[in-house]
Amino acid sequence: MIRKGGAESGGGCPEKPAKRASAMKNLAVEAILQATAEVFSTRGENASMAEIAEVSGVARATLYRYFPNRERLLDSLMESALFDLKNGICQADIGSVELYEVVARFTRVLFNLSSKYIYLARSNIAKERIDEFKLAVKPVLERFESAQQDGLIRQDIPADICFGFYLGVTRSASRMLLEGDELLEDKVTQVTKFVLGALLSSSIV
Amino acid sequence: MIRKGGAESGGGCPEKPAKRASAMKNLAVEAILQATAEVFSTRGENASMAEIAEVSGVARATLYRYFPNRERLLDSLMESALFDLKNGICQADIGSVELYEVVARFTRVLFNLSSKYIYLARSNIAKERIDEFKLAVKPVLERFESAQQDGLIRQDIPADICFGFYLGVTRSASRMLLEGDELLEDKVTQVTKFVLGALLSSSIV
Amino acid sequence: MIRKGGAESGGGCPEKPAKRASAMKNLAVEAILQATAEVFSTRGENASMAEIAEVSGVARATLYRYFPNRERLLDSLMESALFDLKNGICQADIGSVELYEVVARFTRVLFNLSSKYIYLARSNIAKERIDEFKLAVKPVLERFESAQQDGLIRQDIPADICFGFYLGVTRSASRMLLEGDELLEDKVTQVTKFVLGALLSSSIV
Amino acid sequence: MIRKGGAESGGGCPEKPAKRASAMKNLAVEAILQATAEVFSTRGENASMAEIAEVSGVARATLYRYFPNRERLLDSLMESALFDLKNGICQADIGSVELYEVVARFTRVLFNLSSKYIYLARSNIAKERIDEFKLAVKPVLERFESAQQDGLIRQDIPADICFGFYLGVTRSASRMLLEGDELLEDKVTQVTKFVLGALLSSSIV
DNA sequence: GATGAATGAGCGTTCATTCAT
DNA sequence: AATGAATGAACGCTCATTCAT
Repeated sequence: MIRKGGAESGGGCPEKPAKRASAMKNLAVEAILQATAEVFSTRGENASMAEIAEVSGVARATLYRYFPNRERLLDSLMESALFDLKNGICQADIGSVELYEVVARFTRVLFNLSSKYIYLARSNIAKERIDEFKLAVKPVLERFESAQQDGLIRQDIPADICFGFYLGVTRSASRMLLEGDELLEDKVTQVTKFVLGALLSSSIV
Repeated sequence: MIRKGGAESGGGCPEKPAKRASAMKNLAVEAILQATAEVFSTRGENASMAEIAEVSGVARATLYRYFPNRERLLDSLMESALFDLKNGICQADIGSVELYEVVARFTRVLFNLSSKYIYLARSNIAKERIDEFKLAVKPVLERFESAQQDGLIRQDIPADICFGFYLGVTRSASRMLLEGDELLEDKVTQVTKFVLGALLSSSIV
Repeated sequence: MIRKGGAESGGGCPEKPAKRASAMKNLAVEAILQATAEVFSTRGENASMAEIAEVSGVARATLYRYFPNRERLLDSLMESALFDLKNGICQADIGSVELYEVVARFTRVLFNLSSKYIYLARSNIAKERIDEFKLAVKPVLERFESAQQDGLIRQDIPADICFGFYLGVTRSASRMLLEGDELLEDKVTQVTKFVLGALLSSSIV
Repeated sequence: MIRKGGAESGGGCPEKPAKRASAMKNLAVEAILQATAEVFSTRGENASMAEIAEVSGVARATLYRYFPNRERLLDSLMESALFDLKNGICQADIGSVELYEVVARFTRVLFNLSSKYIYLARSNIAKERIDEFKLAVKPVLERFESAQQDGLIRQDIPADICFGFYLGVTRSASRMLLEGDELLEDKVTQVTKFVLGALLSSSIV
């Protein structure tokens, strides 16, 4: 494992600048998206535009200057979450660290998405976006798969199922973080240990 | 282990008759609740009363003969889910089997709630109901705690956190069941193995 | 001119019963349409649904029980006006009376449409409906054309142009009727004399 | 008929300079009004300020530098139309030509108002402006009345009614001009012949 | 008891209008 | 002087809820 890119952290994340250009086009947009994610994570996805506007600190009509309609706002939020996710994974340099660190870093990425992750995890991702999600987490899933092929982790549960279970764990953990006042890193450790334990377990159990 | 309770089926589940009285007041009620759970699991929690009525096979106005308003319908669904959960746990005889079986049985109970469990797991449980939920799953959590105290499972993660993570796994698994065509028992096995692996893992990892 | 159908007056109006079935499906519908026509004739076509509802004597939401949206309400009004027009023309037995009577009767039909006619005349008829309108008034236009071919009326202005001018006269007259308190029959006579004068005038003028 | 006024072009039109002062205050104003008239004639009177601004070639906010609000813009358009009308009638020297020419010239004036006339004819003229309109067309109406008194035209229909009918004809004709590609002068001739025919017709018809 | 019809309240959206630059 | 950004008010429409049969 002689990769060094990790140091510059994401030197090989080509999609970053391009995407950022559109994502950071406007600070207000990002602020609204963040507010939306927070409202959704607390009041559920059927929160009204009025609530979003209020938390965003703008008038209801102003929302529509930035997003032509509710659907597009939601989709933009999803897009933003996916972008952050993709970017986070890329910067995490998943490919060049051992499995424990893979899980730790990916978990950290998800937690840093904060309420955006809750939205991502809770909402029924649109058909078009679901592939985008799968593509984004592919580096992690691939590590699961190769580890399984190499006999490093259990083989009695398909890697993608394990990954799905793992996501379930992160979801629960993310909720705990949002609701409680635990430290993010502590929760990362807990999740990582839990999941690694599950993965490393021999199938004898 | 000479338990006999199985015959009387939950003879030691004192809360059952009382609850049943209110929950089974009407067969139509149960049918509507089941329909509601199914609609919610597919179309999301903001499905309209019209959709619920249609799937229930009654007129929209008839819904209101059984549930004075939407909120009460949702609460009744939650109540029903909690009742089924409590009942299922009681019948599962969690207290008298080994840990692997505890997880397997509890997982099976959750899966058998089917769409009701998705609703239970997805919705932000109301403050009053949250204690009821905790009470219902207490037998399982207690097994986790005692196993931890006995040094049978890992001790580096609090038992309640482990239980929370476990619930996250079941949630993901439940979604897989609803969306795919896998066998329930296979999924039970996968979840159980995964979670047991996580629990049994020594903290050396 | 040996037609006899005139006596039974509209015995040969086959589209009547069929259309009526759908048009009279509901009395409320007809009442709403009438109210809509009246509101439009006074407050203009951009009157709000609230105004229409108020004049109709129903709640705003009730409008939507009968018409799924504003566009369909307007189209239904147009449809109703065209139906009444077609029916009126049919019953007027335009084909079997002399030209003076043709104009008189058609004018009367238009006036009896009252505010519906104002809507018909003022609104930009949708592309699909415009052919329907032309088809409805075809019997009258044909009388103009045949009269022109027979040399009974002036030939220096195309018949369809004359007919268009005639409609302009009726439109002005209809407004006068709605705004003033003149007798309908007096206005019919005025319009008929005016138009007949225009049509019969030799091109020497 | 040794008219001379033509040269000084409306020398006897006293209200012109005064009005011009306010109406020509700004060239942009006139451009916006013309654009407004065109938008209204095609998209209907409920065209949005955005559409008007776009066709006018200015930003939406700029409209408000010239017209404090929509109502005043509409009123200014009406004022402008009435001014053009008054001016056109004055220049047409209605008082000193024979009736045929009166109708021809007035018709021409209306057609030259083009889309402004459509707005004038279609909109429900405000109470205050209606008298102004009547005053503007008074020269023409007076010619109708005197011709009637002199027995030159039919007497069985009041002159003002005839004039109203005549306006209806011009309205239809104006629409034809806007929608088709006929020559303005041909349409003037058609209208004039039609109306003169109607007016000259003996009441024997 | 069950239902079609009616409605009040509220949502998403638009648009005329204002503000700050 | 001109404009992009912001917003209040209102509109079209939906939906939970009630009423009358």
